[in-house]
Amino acid sequence: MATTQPAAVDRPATIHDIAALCGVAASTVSRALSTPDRVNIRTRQRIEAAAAQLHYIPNSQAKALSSGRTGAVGVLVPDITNPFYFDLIRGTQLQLKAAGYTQLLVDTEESDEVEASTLEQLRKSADGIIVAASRLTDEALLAAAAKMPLVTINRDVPGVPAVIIDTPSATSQALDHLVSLGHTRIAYMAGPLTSQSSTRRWTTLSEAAEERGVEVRRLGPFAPKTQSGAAAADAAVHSGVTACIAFNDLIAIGMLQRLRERGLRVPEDMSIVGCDDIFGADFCNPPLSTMASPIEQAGRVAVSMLLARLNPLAGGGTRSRSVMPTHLTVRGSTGPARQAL
Amino acid sequence: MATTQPAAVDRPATIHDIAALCGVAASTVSRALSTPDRVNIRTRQRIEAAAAQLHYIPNSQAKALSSGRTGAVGVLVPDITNPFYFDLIRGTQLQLKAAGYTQLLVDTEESDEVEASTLEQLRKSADGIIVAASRLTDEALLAAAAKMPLVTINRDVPGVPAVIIDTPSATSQALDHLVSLGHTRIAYMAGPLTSQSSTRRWTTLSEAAEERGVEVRRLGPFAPKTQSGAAAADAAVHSGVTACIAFNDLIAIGMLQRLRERGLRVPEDMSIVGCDDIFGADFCNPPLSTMASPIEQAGRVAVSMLLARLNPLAGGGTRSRSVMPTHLTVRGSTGPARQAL
DNA sequence: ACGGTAATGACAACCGATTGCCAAACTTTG
DNA sequence: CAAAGTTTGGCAATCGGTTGTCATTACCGT
Repeated sequence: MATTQPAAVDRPATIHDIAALCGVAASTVSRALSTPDRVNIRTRQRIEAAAAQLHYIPNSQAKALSSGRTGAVGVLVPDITNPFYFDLIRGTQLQLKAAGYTQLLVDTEESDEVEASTLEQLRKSADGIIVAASRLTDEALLAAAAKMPLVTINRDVPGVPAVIIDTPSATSQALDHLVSLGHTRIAYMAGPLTSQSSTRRWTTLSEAAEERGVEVRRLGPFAPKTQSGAAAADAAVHSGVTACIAFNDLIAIGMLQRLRERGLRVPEDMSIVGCDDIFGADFCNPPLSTMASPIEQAGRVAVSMLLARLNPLAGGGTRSRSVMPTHLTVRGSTGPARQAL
Repeated sequence: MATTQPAAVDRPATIHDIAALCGVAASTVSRALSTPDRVNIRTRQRIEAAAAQLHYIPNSQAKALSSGRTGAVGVLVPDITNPFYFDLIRGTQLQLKAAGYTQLLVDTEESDEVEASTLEQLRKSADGIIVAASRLTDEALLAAAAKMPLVTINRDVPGVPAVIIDTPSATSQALDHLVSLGHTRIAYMAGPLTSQSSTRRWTTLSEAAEERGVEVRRLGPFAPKTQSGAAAADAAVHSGVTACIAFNDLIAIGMLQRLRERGLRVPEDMSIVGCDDIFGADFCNPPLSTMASPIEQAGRVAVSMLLARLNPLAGGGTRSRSVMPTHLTVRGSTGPARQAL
């Protein structure tokens, strides 16, 4: 191969080019750019001028190799096409970019295996990881968190920093709302068995139901997709309930569609409550009553928590758990209970 | 700092560890793993066994630095929260993962500056780039494409490989549909001025309108968000048209909401056609007539085109332009024209 | 004016792989 | 059995930075 071409035209500039131009050593250039205080101000200015002139852009690969830090953070979501994650992703993206980090977004396809292998993969190519709605076991998450900085979203494992969206408390609100409308037979349309959110919500719900003396039965599990809504709707109708609390808005919206197909009216014949207040919840037909939360903010908070771990110097008590408030947003999909058959 | 710990417990294994364990040179390990043919089969098997035993995972940073290839592809979209891109992103992600590449997803925030700087940034950290709905000038895109492999989506610049979603032809279908319903005064609710899609669509539309002897006026521009739909709806009502073709579904859905607020009925008082058939178009109220296209497939094709350039060896004529078909999907938001005032 | 401390910048090792080159070992052939 | 050809695998340079070590210089107080 040809030797180093000093006059290479379009090759991106390196610190060596700058060093040659300024007549200093490459290490001096490195220091001038990363620890300006350790270099004479005049030298530094010459170097900065040369860097600008050569359009120098540091090679992140090389930087990562020698410093051990990649400047990237992995963000794992179970399903990119689920609108719930849009705002989350935007939140992480904005916060990461603001801090000079790159976001590596990966869709784990609702699979614990993909999630585990991605985690292993990212161990070297990212400084830290944010895992949303993990499908892994507590042990696996704990082990992963021991190997590298990791923050979960909507997954509470002792010892692993987490941002929790407090849907359980909103679930109680939803139940109260339905009870106040006269509903006494209510169904919870469960999400994936491996979803901790779904489990937590069901626990809260069944306890709350007992306190209030109403019947709540669990149906499902259903995949968190609109297509699953059809099966959910049929199951709900068959079970004889007058109101449903769905694991998330996708299922709820799917139910809305199916009920309409079957000629049932919402909310007259069946009330539906969703969860997440995703894109579409406000303009579906009827508009969906749902549990809303600051999702984008959850993403930002997760990033902040992670970065606090990566750069401990920047002070501030390192929170290891943050709970995002959730509230019920009532729209048109909930109404007074139909008279009992 | 401490010297290299030969007995470091939890440090990820390197090829040197493998080499030491097998009693060969590191380069042999490298060859055994990347060009197995160049190594004795027995040696290779020993190395593979050792690699498995040590849970060896190649360091992608180091690989990138020495080989010049990063194994990553940048995907730039103007707005992650726009559902249109969900399927696109999923398409690119799946195809990239299948080929062993990592996806670097970046939201350029509808800004040409962010887009340009991201492009420059990615020049070193990605092997190639896919740019969806670029806001850059033709010149800038051409220059970027000259520096590194790049494929655009929905942006036609001579000399730059592209995947084009053929909305113009669908626009004609939409116009025919509206004309057949008796509409003669129609509006096009334009998207961003820097969007080539919007411009192309308007050109096609105004020509088609002339052929058919109907009036189509251009309103806008409107930002591609549901919030802009309110302004769009008001403008449409004020202009006295009976039907609208919107730049995309977000605007169309926003219009639906606004018209409802103002007490106007769709489609009785106003017909609306959207574009993209995004998540939500089928369950809004009324369901939206829109121009649908295989978006996920567009993402896959873009990746295939890019990878064909990255690995020219894998044969196959390298297409530099691919057009995705689009068709009109009629739902409830279009109907017979209201009688002229 | 001199010893001492601080500031400065050059040298070189290093991060973990890839890869050109070459020598040793082995196989084939005359 | 030797010459020629083919594998095989080791050495060392390289990618583009970071960082520890150390020599040099400048500035300080006395």
